[in-house]
Amino acid sequence: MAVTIKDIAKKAGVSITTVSRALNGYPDVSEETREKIKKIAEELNYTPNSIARGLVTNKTQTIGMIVSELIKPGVYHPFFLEVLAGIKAGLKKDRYDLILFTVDPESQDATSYEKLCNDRKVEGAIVEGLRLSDPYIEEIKGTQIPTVLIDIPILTDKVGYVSSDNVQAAFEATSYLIKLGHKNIGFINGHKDAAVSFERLEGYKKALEKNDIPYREEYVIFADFTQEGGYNAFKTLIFEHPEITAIFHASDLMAMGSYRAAKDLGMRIPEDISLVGFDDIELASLITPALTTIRQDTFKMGYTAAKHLLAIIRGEKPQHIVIPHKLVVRDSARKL
Amino acid sequence: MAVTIKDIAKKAGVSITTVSRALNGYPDVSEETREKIKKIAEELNYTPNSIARGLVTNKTQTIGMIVSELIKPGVYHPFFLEVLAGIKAGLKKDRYDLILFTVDPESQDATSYEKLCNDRKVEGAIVEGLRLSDPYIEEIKGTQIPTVLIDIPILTDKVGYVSSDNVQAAFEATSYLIKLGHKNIGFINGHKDAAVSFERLEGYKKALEKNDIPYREEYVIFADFTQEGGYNAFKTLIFEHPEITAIFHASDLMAMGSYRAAKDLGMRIPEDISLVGFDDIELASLITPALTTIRQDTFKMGYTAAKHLLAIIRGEKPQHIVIPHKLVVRDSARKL
DNA sequence: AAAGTCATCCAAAACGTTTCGGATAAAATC
DNA sequence: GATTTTATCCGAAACGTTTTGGATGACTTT
Repeated sequence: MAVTIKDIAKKAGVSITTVSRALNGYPDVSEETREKIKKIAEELNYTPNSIARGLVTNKTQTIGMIVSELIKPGVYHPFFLEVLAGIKAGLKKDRYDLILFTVDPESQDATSYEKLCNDRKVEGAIVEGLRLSDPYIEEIKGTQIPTVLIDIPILTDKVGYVSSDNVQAAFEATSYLIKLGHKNIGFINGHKDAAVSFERLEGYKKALEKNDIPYREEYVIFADFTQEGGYNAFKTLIFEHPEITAIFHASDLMAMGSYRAAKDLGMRIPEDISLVGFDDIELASLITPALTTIRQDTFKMGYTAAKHLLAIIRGEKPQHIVIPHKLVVRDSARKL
Repeated sequence: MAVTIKDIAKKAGVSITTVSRALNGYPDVSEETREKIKKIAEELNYTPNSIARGLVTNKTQTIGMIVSELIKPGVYHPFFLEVLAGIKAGLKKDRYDLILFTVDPESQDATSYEKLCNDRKVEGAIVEGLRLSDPYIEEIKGTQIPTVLIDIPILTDKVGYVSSDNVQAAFEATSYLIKLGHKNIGFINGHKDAAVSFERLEGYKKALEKNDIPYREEYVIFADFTQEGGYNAFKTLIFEHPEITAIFHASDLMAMGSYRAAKDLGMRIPEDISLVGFDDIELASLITPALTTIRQDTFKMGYTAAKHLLAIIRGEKPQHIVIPHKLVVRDSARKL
């Protein structure tokens, strides 16, 4: 059907070896024949069969992206899209393609991480959105497949990761509230199945400590990153600790829940309660009052993850790469 | 390196033919040897080399997803993620994998649609987010590659499409405003490079007509689906036609722009102006007042697109498949 | 003139499967 | 007992590349 190297060889009156070498830029073919071959290939509208090539070279020019629970009612990956765009951009120059795997932990037909990658012969994988309890995590710790994780700290001789400096970011957010005069600061955290939750908690604690504010465990609620979770956590926090004047959230989505809860309770933001989020999703700037939050450069996270993965594939040493964040001050927190 | 069919053959003392046929469920191998082979394959942790298989069968079990301008500052695909999740779900049973292509129209290295697909040997493709002026559109009209488009009406013997009934949806949204007593209804439409814009305009006109309200061209502004576009369009509309009491938007994002513009102008929603959107993005229910809008079942669109594509690959006839929508009434439009 | 160098080319093997067209022996049929 | 059928197996070709290890002849060097 499709035109092959053989057709070109016949038409050009040379061997298929020569065609292959001509097209791939090897030096041992004269400019004259190279030009001829190229011209014929062009005419015949030849495209190399990547499958055949892959079979012999054992390279596929594909990397896998593995993401868990792409969408789940109520939960969604606020910045999956940007990370994805970043990855695509990072892969572009090296002409790698991306094959997308979604895994859901509850699924029966759960294939192992290695099997998933080997089946499709991806040369490496980028992993995002796995819970710490996911069985893949353990597997990845021992894998020989080049892997880059996003927001999951694992570092071996084949796997690296990129993330924001969550400790520092949470530290800054909390410090900001403290600087505004708040002393009773709640923290609506993510679930305990995410590494970032612990890091952000650490940053929160650090900020309190540095300002001689005692850490109170009751002020911290582990929600689940969702809006609904934020909604409930807010109410609990406010009912049980009405002295709280500010709340830091481990995600903007949860902050949105707090907005709703505050409205239900007749509380005004920021007059009655100051809120700070984390992520800077699109929503954050659109809602009223606009949400003060930590912006993560998610495009860059994806881009960097891709670049780093290619480096690992080339044999470089995996690292932990930190992507800069930024506190974006808007209108949801006020001076006390 | 990896264990092959040959290793199994040797260990089982049979030919590679028999191993292949045993593993693939052919009838001409005794249950006894089949079991033995299966056991050995299991022991050796054999995974078939999909590349080698692909080379001989000329099937890759992959379909491509082609999306343009995945993210662009300010523009984003509000429901790309859900469509994607739907596609993944639709592909799951048939064990097809998804390879993601992003194209940007301005790019120099623009390969043709056919080349893109052929390079990777995808068996079919789902296309989303192309502008009508994109050169791919013309190419797709003539392609022999099984293709399903989302929201782009092209129907040939190899390409079908899925979409909402945009005419009807716009008709319903506009009729709803009319029923509330509005007569001077503006329409902030998308750009002219999208088929849905014309369909929604048609629905808008139909509703006016049916209710004997004259169509006024000045009431319609073609924005670009973005928030910024909505913001500007709202101001223009309100300045030039202060008699307008309601505005229908071709996207929620543009409605968000109107929210902002209204706020800037000191207008209250819905007291001073009634707004209706289109899409029902997450934001719509979170914002205050919650936005009345048309919900598209985007997950289902993706799911249906995938299923239909598989059908086309199997040889079935391409169709136009309509996905049901729904008017979601919230708080952004009031009775006059 | 012999030996070495260089530029240019090619035959054949290899990658790991699937599949076509038998081969073999046992069982069934006449 | 000869023939046909059936169940079970296998050798070899094929898919479209890349790559190895030369081969060939012309040109240089001694």
